[in-house]
Amino acid sequence: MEFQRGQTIIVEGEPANSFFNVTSGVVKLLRSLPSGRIQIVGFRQPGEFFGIAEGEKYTSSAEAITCGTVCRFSRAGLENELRTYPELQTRLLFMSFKQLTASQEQALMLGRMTAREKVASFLMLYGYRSLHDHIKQKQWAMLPMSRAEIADFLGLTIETVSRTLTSLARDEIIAVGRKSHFIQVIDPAALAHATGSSRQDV
Amino acid sequence: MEFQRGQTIIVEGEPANSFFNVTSGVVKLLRSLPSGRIQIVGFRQPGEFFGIAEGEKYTSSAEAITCGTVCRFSRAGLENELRTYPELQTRLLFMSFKQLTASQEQALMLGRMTAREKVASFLMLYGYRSLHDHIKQKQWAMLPMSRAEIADFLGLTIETVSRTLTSLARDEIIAVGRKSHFIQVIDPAALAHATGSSRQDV
DNA sequence: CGAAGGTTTGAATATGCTCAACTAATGTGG
DNA sequence: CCACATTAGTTGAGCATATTCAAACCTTCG
Repeated sequence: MEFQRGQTIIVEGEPANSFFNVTSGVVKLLRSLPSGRIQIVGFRQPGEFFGIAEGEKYTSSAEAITCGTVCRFSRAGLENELRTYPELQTRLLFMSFKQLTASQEQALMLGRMTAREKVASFLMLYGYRSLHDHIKQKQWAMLPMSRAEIADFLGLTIETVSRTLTSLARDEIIAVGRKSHFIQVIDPAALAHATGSSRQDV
Repeated sequence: MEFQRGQTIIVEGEPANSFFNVTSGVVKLLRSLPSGRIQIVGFRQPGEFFGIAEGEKYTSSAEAITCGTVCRFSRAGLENELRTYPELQTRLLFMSFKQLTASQEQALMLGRMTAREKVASFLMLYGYRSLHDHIKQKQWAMLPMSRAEIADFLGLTIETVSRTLTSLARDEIIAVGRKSHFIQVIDPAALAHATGSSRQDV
């Protein structure tokens, strides 16, 4: 199943009939409030799954950040697969643990980090290797997500993300390309320090 | 394995040799920053597990909120159990999905809710049924966690949690007992409305 | 009773948000 | 290919929410 940038794949609250595995591209998972506020609760890259909930309804929506493809399983089909290939279940469990850890890491960021620490942490996660694999530049990393998506992931506003990136660039820790999706990490140690999570500081 | 209130069960960063299942009591999972800031990334009640990570080290610490007991499995022992009882793995996968959903719910709270919405959401989750099962009062719910723990779960300060509870009480949505761990929901509809997550408002 | 821990309340402050203007990049039709 | 519209991103000023620091309060426990 192919999708285009911005395309909605699943909608929060609808019957959870399918389960997806990303084969190419990047997908964002998000939850929203009636007032229109959005929180991105995770990104899914090739090899990662989404769309399974413990209940009968999806607990988050999924939208494509880049164009790409996903593999779609029906719920029943998946259960069948699991019965025939028990190692698949082990693999799924392992990936689920990984996603849980990532989600807890995000909770730490959201709850206890300053804007600068959040943005620095985000860049440590996504600012090095290009998620977009068909673009290969040595020094410059291509962030597939927009400023709005970074903001919705970090629990900030677009303006604060923009200001913080500018500030990190002014401090020569990173450089921002003319096309704003391109970012270069100039001083990795300083970036790690700016996250507030590295051990050797304080 | 028994534990007392406040007792540390596992420590973030140490080798992940064991896996735990809560049999009684309540446990908090937390991550911390070098600067001393704490974020609680989940609570674990009877029947729920913790302590498994995708890597070799624990990614969060665990501390007892109440006295209680946990069942401890060695990593190898668990792998054995899984091989002999495949349904156990299915059950574990299911619970893992549930924890992931809860963590994503928390991300929404942390990233996009106001202090009042956070506290109201917290009370919707934990303010009705007493987690402490040996205390049974009809109207009053007993919150096992302190103001500090609520604050560390919601990404707020103790003062803000306290002020917000006082405010909700002033609005006659809840009542706070003289023993501050006791809370009564007076107006459930108003509480739901105060979360900002209910559909019929806006 | 006095000490200790947890909680509440108050006043001033700071961090990030809102609103608004401006700039840069992208796309469209003539 | 250029003028113009459109969208995404940046920058600025003032403001609001939650924090910090400080003091008071209340329960519990020795």
